[in-house]
Amino acid sequence: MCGVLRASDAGKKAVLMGWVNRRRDHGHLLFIDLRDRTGVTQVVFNTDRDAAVHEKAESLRNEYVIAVTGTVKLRDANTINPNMPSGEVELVAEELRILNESKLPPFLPGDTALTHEETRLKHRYIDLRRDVMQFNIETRHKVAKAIRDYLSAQGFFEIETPFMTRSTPEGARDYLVPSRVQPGTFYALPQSPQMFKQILMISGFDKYFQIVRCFRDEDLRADRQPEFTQIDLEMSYPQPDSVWGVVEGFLRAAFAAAGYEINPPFPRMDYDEAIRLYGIDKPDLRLPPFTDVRECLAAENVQELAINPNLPVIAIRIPKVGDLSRKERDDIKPMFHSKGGARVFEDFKRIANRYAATAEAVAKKLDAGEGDLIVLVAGAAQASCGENGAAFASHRKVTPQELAIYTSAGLLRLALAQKYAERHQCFQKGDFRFLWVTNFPMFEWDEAEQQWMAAHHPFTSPHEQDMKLLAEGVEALHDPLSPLSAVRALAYDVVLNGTELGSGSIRIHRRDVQSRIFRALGMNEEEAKARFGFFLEALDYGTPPHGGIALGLDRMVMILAGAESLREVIPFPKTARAVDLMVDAPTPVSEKQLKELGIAVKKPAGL
RNA sequence: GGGGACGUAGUUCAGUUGGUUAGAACGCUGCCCUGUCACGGCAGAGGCCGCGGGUUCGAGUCCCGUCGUCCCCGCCA
Repeated sequence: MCGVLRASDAGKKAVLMGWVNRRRDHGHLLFIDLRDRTGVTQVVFNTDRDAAVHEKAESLRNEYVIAVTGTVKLRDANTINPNMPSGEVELVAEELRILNESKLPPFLPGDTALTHEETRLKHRYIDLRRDVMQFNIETRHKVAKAIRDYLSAQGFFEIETPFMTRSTPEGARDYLVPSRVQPGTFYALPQSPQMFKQILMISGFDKYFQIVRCFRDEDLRADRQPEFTQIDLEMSYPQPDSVWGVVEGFLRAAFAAAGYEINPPFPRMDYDEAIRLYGIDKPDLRLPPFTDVRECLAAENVQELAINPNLPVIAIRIPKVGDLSRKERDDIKPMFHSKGGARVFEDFKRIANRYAATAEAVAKKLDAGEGDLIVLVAGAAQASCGENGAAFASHRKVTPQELAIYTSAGLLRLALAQKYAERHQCFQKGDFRFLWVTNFPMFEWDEAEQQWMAAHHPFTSPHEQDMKLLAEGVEALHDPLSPLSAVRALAYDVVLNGTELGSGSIRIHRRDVQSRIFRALGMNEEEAKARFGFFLEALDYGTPPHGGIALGLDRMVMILAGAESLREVIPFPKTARAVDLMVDAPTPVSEKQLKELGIAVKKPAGL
């Protein structure tokens, strides 16, 4: 245990085993920093004490694996190293065994500059020796263990569900596994154990959880891997509150395990409110929300700036950015991506010069301090007001035109917050702002398909009060004005600092409601049976009300570790092209294997 | 599928307007050094400038293609 020796161990005999982290050769005096996962301790080899051992130590090189027997010695006051936890002591070597030599690694775990990620991934076993990676993986273990312990104590059973299961094409693409026994047929790796955990509720395991791998064959991002780990749970007879309580409980335990105290319950916010205040369904609460400053603008302002008077005028405020140069102000405009009819007024100074009174009113309403950055986003006066606008408004609180402004402003808010993070200082490590976002819409309008789609998944229960709207809307799948637009789902997301940590819902437990939802999604009874027959059948046999949630473990650990990418908290991750650079997967397989599976591969041109 | 950034020594990087023999630091090898801890000193080795083609008297540098890594959009019920 190279990192655990302290002053209190002085005088003891010790055997340390580990890697040579660094070597400092002073001729007759040789220092080796010996490293294992607990840390580093200095070992001293001295010709005065034992010339033979010292000579053997001369041959040591970086990353050799050695065992050293010696005596723990308190260092002289002037040789104490306050920068390392074991810096008050050192091991005086009496015996050295070289357990294994090492080739010169492409990079050293103790290097200060970080090597290009491609090299790190190819030699991941060396990269994982770095103390940051050791810490991240340890954090991951502690978090997972805390969650297991907490949920077990709450009466949850951890139950495994199959990895080789049935493809139910909808949503993400499946990873497929060909069957040899039945050529031409395929298993699918689960995108989530959704239907299995619901069936476990039907089976009477009324509190289930699983820390489980999920698979989605979609393009990767810094926060998206093709295989990832979810904390999946489901319980019978819950209200949303009871699920939230469980999640808040295990998150408190998990964060405590990583050394952070958080204080549930978390605040809650309607989906519509999140859109209106933050322009996004996963608000980052560390920065101020929008303010609608339409009322601060005089009629002539609206006229001259070509602003649509019937739509909100959003003021984005980023605190303490300080004065921006002309160029910095000009740089804001390209960061703005209009989602349709939204315009940005990035130069508040110019507005202040032209309309002093208006600017003052806006600043006052925002309660803006000295140096706060203010950017306005409004609807363009001549923007084509969707002819459906008025009708939409009757169903939903936020119209599509308003949504365009809110989401455009929301994206700009995040981009500005990121860009000026060092100035506003609102992104401090250890500042965790959780939020429950609730009452999502049940359906989303798909412009391409010209129909309503499930916003969450088709097993999500609608609000009891909205069942009537559902009944009315069920035959109006292709009508953008359908009452379906106003149906709210008993769905909820847990959000942390602008990241969606998890998503869940109260499920449908009644077969008739489930059928109606499938019908509302344009699936007739036969189609529904073909895809989910086993599940629909199960619903017929006394299904208790149930609900649950799934949280991304990787994302949680990433935030706890202060990492920028999931790859920093996954031991063996994949690159943007879904390749494992260390084992070099995926690969072609032999003709023999393919033949057994009854698979013929169309070779890409050029091979 | 689309947009952007990058690719030079084992590693991190520099390389001017296209111009002689492509540099630095760390690491590596050898020698020296008894209190360093990112030890120090001296000497040395180490390069298909990602790959292929083109322009040019001349290409690390310009152009086209290609491969790889990263970031973003689409996508992720």
